[in-house]
Amino acid sequence: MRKRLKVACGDCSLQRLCLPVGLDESEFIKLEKVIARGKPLARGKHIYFPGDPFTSLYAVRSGTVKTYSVASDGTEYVTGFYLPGEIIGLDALCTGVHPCGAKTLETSSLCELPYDHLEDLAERVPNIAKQLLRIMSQELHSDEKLLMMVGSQPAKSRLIALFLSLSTRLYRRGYSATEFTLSMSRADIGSYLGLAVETVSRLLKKLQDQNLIEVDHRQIKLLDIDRLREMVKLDFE
Amino acid sequence: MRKRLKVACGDCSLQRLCLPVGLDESEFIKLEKVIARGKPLARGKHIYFPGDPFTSLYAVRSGTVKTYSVASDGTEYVTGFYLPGEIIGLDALCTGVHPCGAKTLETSSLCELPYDHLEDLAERVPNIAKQLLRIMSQELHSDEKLLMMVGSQPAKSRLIALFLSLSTRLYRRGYSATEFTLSMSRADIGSYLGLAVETVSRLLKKLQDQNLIEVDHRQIKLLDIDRLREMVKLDFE
DNA sequence: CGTCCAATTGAAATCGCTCAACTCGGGTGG
DNA sequence: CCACCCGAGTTGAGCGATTTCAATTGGACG
Repeated sequence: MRKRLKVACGDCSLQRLCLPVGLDESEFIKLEKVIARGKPLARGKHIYFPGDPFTSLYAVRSGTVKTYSVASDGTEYVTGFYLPGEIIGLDALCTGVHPCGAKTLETSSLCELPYDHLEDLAERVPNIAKQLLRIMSQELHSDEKLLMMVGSQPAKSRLIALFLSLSTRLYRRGYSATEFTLSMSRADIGSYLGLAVETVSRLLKKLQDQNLIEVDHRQIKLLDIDRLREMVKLDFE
Repeated sequence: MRKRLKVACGDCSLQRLCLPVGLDESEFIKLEKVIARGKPLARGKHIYFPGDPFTSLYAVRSGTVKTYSVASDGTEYVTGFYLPGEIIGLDALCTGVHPCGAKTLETSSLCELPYDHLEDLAERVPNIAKQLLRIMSQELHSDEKLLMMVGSQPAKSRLIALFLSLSTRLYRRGYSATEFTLSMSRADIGSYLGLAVETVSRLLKKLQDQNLIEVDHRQIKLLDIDRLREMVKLDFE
């Protein structure tokens, strides 16, 4: 097996999806100096806890990360799933404190972007500031879409929408658009979509009975993407 | 009546809430040069339509604005309510197209921030880029909170949470924290919170019967903020 | 004074939740 | 290597919060 630990953005297959989008050679090099690559984290490890002081953003290099927040009664709510090339921690930038926690759903590696360095760099390299703004805008946009889903679509649409979202995001990263393994539990899915675990379970079965998907534990196969798309009024990323 | 049209951020009562936060004298002056102040728009007028090309951000100077998006079947979903000092259009920055439309809920004035100018300016004045990032992060954070509300809180909590949010935001702007008039219809509220209009109506009545609020058409009086707060597990801005 | 849209109210239907029991698979330790 | 155990996931039944449908009221405005 080849050496897996990428040493620079230049070697990383996520260049086109991650922060470096649109940077030229020299900007690229400057950015790399700021990035700290961590060794892989095991499944279930925290990257930061809710309430932790904000020091860095993190780019997911491999694996999957969930973010969650905790209500005053202690209940956990999943707020997002993050795939390689996606950035976490952006919601902490305004207060300096992480409103949500972040936790690996499988063995994952991350690139740490110390924010004070990044801020300095952004002053000298305007493209980096622009790219950061673009990424946040993207996130804002997808939150809006999720909000509409959760607010007004039936449970089945929400679940399908999540699968379609994962499908396109994985596809962009070079994986199959129709077959993937969920790294999150049914409970995580339910929490994210605002559904009870039992509902998620029942819907998976129903979708399978309708020959729309195939479910084997956490292995999912989308059998008819077009029909699935038609069933969702709102597409979300 | 005094002349109402503010000619500069320096004269504007929203300095401490709006984009100029944290800028010094000279930065301030540069920012002002970029801003185009529009004349008041009547109730129900569009600032931009969903699908419009993105050219400018807008700061609400007075009045209230709602943003909404449209599903493939034509249904409208309210995605946000914006008060003076708040910025709209941030979700368009990533694609260059407005995913949502924006519409006044009452007579409102806006400050236009042409984005290409703002981008140029941000290169020269790092504080402006920082402030933009902070505002987007803030927005991201409040979307997360709303998402949790809508995803997993009962209808009553959601409505209360909206009122509490409006209350604190209005208070910060120098208005009463306990008495305000809703500029949005019951339908807007329902759409925003993921509830049927009828449910909104019934809940208002119920809250009034419990002596928690007083409702007179669109006039709302919060009678017991503390108790209202206790009823909401998740506070949202 | 009539029209029209917003808001309210009531009754019935439904979707998804809760509670509870049960199954399955993976890991652990004897 | 097998038996056991435990958490994740599934399944069933009943319930309840919201929705939907339908009818009415009320205000605002021409």
